[in-house]
Amino acid sequence: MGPVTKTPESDRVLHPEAHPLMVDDATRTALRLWVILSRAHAAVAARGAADIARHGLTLAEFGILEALYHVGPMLLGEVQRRILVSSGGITFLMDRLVAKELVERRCCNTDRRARYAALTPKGQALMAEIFPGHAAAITEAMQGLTEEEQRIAAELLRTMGRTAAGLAEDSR
Amino acid sequence: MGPVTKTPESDRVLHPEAHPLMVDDATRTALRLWVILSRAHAAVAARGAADIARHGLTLAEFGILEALYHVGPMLLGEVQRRILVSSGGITFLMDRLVAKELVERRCCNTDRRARYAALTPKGQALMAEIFPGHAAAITEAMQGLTEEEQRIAAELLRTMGRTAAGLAEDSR
DNA sequence: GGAGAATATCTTAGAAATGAGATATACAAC
DNA sequence: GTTGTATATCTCATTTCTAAGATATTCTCC
Repeated sequence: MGPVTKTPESDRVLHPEAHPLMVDDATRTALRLWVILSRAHAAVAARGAADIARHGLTLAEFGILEALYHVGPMLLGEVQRRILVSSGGITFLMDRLVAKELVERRCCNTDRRARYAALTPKGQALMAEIFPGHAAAITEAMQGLTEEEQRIAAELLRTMGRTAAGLAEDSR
Repeated sequence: MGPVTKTPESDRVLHPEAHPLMVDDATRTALRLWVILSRAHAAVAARGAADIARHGLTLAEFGILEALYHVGPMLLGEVQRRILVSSGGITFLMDRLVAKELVERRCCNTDRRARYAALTPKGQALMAEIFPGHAAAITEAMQGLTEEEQRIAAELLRTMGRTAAGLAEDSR
């Protein structure tokens, strides 16, 4: 037989677009979902942040205000877990909201290490003013899906989130 | 008729848990999906970041490496739009990857303003080593859903993301 | 009731990212 | 060609956030 012109290794390196095709189907599906999930989240977050920025707030600050608005006074640790920031982050954000006179710290009678975060009257008034508009902005961003599709998506994502969060716990 | 004891305004303010029930059904569904989407994203991102941190990389750095690994050399602007960072951010991240000798900048012959980002051999080797493990970690994080459910979720989120991104464009 | 482990928040240094503007180049219309 | 506008990247000041450790308090178990 004559000499065989074999595809050199370097060719595979130079055409790595082919790479995703080399992983199995389950992995390809999962990675695709991860990319799409990231983009969808970023798009809605950008829309929400733009809305909130008009009132001089960041999404994280708004997250605290919203939690206090809907649940009432909460321990700082509870707020921290709810909006997913570090312990230093919650202190930083609280300091700023206190400086803006939207939130106040209250001491906890049963545990002197702990503190409550609570809306001031000014914070209450601000949320009453801007929450409906923000809710409308988020709702508008979701209008690509019907209400039924939104419920299906929520159910699937809730399951996914729980599984992923559980795995993260294990590795602690 | 006898006197009517009307619920005072202050009561509504003091029991704001009731507030979400005051918005219409479509808004409640959308807000619920937004919260669940955020948590699912955060959980998977945390899992991915933990995996990547073992190799001394951040998710954003890995995003650049992955793009170059799969697509080949790209203009910085393309990379920037793909991984969703600011123009300053892409310069910052590239500088660091260049310092680690994983990526290099190449000039563009047809446009002297532009530059390509490309993996170095060291970067290629690193990605070949760590990408499969990372893909497995993401896939594992998604295992709460069957492959079919993942496809359904991806389809829904793709539609949602497009709509939300389109709205963001409009307000530019 | 005392020692040690656990917990809640705060402090600090610095990492990560943004946004406005600077610079250089390209393109379009005249 | 020249002028004006758009584009690609970079610079720099600032904002946002984290991680590690400090401090104060509580809980557990003997």
